[in-house]
Amino acid sequence: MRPNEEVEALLQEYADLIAITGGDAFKARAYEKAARAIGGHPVDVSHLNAAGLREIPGVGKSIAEKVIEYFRTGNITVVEETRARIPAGVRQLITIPTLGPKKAITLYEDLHISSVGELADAIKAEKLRDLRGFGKKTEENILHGIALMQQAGERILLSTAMEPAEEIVAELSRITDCENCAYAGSLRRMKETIGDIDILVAAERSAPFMDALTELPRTAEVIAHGQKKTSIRTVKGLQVDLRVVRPDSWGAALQYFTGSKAHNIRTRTIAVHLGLKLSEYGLFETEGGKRVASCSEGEVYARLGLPWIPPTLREDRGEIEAGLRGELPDVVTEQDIRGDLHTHTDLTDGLAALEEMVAAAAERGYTYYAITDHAPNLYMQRMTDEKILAQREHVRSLDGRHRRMRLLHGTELNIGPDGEVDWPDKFLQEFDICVASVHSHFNLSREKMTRRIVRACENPHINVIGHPTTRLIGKRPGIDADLDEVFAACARTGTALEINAQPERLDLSDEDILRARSHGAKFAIDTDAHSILQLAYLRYGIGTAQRGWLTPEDVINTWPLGRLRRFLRKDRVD
DNA sequence: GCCGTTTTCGGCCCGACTGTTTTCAGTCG
Repeated sequence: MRPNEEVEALLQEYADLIAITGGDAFKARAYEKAARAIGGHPVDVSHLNAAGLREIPGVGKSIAEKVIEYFRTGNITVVEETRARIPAGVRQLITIPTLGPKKAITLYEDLHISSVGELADAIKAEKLRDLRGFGKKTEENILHGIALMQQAGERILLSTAMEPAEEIVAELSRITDCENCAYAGSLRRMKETIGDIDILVAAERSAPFMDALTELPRTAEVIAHGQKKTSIRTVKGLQVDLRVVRPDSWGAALQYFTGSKAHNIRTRTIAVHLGLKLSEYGLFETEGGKRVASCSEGEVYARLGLPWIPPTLREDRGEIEAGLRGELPDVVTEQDIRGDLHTHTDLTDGLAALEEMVAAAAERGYTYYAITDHAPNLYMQRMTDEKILAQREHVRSLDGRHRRMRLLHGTELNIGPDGEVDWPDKFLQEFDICVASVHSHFNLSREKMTRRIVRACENPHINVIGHPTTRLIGKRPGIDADLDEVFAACARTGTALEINAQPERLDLSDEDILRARSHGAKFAIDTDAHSILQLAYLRYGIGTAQRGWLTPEDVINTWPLGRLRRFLRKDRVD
């Protein structure tokens, strides 16, 4: 974990604890704000002194001192003291949707509940009914929230697994005689949630790698330590399985451990029909056991009569058949993306200033970049006509500063319950691009919700439907709408569907993308970045798009600017 | 706790929705 993220987690924890203990709400918010700012700060805060820290917005004397204390001693005294008063399980309670700090402290003080499990038991024993502020509906909501969390199960977000996985791969790759090292499993397939991390090494001797894994600083517990497989649990509770194979088995092993299980069943069945046997050690002739392929994945697939299949497609969703016919899609890659079409600045809830975001975008080599801050109806962002017009002037003045990159000025509109948006047509037509998203009224009837989004599509100024289902993975299900009708409306009206790359959204999801694509809809893979670092979330959007079988042709922000601009005009004749 | 200044205090993102309550507290975006 980056030092910045360690501090972010610690300050956020302290903010939660302040809220739970009934401390000053503004103080809690100050810590939250500082946590976010430090987490999104591009400079490593462990290298900063007090003056440097205080240049970060939201960080003052007190928080700067705490950060310094953390890097000097490994912890922050006041946080430790507060932890001693409030068990970690109580803080866990506020991760349940609809349950906040006030209810959590009531549960702890009145019923001594300090874990999600105890809470579920107490509800079943009807112990909550007597508490002030709790009722039948509260019980139902909490149980529903717990169920949602458990549905995501022990699985964690893709991004949460990616970081330790890449670090471990880098660490093991440094060991002498490491011929190859990669993560496999659902992580390599870029599934939206990950159960555990599978790491594969190709080397003649396994012991140095097995030992290295058990000795990593992030290793908290060794679950198994053997010749072929070692499993550990990280300090964050994440299980990592390491397998070391001989270099000549690399391809077969990587194929095997990447999965999915359903995909592997298909490849093994094909092997059987060819008189072959496929295992993690190689592809062998059934008669006599001669090895016919194993060094690379490509070799293994080729011997099965298949092209190499991108890991993101390996779900047995037709990739085998397509491969056999030679019709695998040429899936979109990060290099195909010419620009980000949904990003924020500190004019609303972003962390970085316009110039900083633009410079970071140019650094990524984009040829265009859209700034789309929130519109007025998201009241807490306090957008006004004056502010957005001033921003437009600023954007225009910056356009051209980075030679190869053009700037688009846009906004993220709010789709109201009837499909209306923040500004009238006359105002909207002056934007280069309008993203429109649902941010409220999540519980309309299916009919109303469908009509609402279809109406937004029919708005001649709305170009992209942002995070179309508004789901939050493990926290909130998507809205109830007839998605087929929505997707058809998008295709009909020339409105793109967003693939929002925020790791907790990944919205549309891979399966929704497959459905939308069959309607002929187009897509925009956007980061919705609220900081410079979040521009790098693009990779998760790309992975999801690949899992939805998208090619560059399907994705409007792979197109050259001229073609993109024609798309953004819809069929208007202003 | 931070910040800005109408510069050392007083405001801080504001409003809607929900469920419990009987006038409002808690949660969320």
